[in-house]
Amino acid sequence: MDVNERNCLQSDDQEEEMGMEELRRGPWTVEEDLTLINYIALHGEGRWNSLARSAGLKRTGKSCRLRWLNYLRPDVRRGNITLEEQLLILELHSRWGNRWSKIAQYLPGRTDNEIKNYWRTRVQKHAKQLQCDVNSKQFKDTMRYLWMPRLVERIQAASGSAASCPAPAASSGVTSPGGSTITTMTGSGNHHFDNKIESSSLGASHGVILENSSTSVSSSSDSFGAQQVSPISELTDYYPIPVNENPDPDYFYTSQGGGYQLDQTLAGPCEGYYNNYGLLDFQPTEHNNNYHYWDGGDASGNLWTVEDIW
DNA sequence: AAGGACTTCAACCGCTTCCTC
DNA sequence: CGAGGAAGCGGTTGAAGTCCT
Repeated sequence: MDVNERNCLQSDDQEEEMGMEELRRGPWTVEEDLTLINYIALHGEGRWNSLARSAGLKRTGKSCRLRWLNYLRPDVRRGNITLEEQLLILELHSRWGNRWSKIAQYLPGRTDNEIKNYWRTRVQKHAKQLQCDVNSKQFKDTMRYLWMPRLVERIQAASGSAASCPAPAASSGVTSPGGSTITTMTGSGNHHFDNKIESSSLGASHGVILENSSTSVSSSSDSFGAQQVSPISELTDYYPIPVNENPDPDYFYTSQGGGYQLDQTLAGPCEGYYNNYGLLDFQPTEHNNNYHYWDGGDASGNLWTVEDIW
């Protein structure tokens, strides 16, 4: 079907159902975009069905809403997904699965549709290459113990190479006792992140408990740049929004004995842009680190070669 | 240069949830 | 409290662009 055909009217029954004579489908024209933008500028968004009618658009309310949210909104961010965003997507998806809109809340300017497309076109493709299901433990472990640390490394490398540039105060990393944390700046446009991820939640949310940093740092983890988990008191300092003010009921943390275990400790979605992004601590340890699982195996080499695609 | 294969992403569809009366 | 409409969400499709042979 060509574009013209695709732009043709909906089927008779649909028209009847909608009670409209003609409804356009397919790609939006510049004129339609302008009509929608101007109408929303004057009247605001919402009530999409009546909006579509009032604006004289021969589109469904759904279509108008989608066009506005995914494309026309002024704060929609376009362009490549940055390394930091990739890392965040992987982390959030490991936590929430295909909750695209929820994930999108943590990536300012990105739409759920964009993230969903990214996941399907990039991540699922890699799962296919590895001949494993995207929901399989193998693939999740690969993500968690190979790709995500690799992304962190690359982010570090990128920020290191940019170290000659004066860093804004907001970008200063947080150093936990006896170790460093990874704090990176996004280099993308004017958008900055101030979103921190505490890595122990990675394990906690998936039944893989990473050891407390005080016991876990080993020389074997050099390749990942062993990072220490920050004490909770410091972690909460990172978050622009206090945990107990987070509107999302999914967020909570638990204390266990002398240590701690964060389970859902992401800063809530901010209404503006984050000032700074990045804190992922990966702590390979001798007995719970799946890094060793891959180490030296045939799969390891293959998987490492996959890194370039990120 | 041509055309087939592959990739990307805007848009649609159907289902679910929320809101209003 | 239930019905109906609106809005939101996730899955899927297919056109357009790019890559490869």
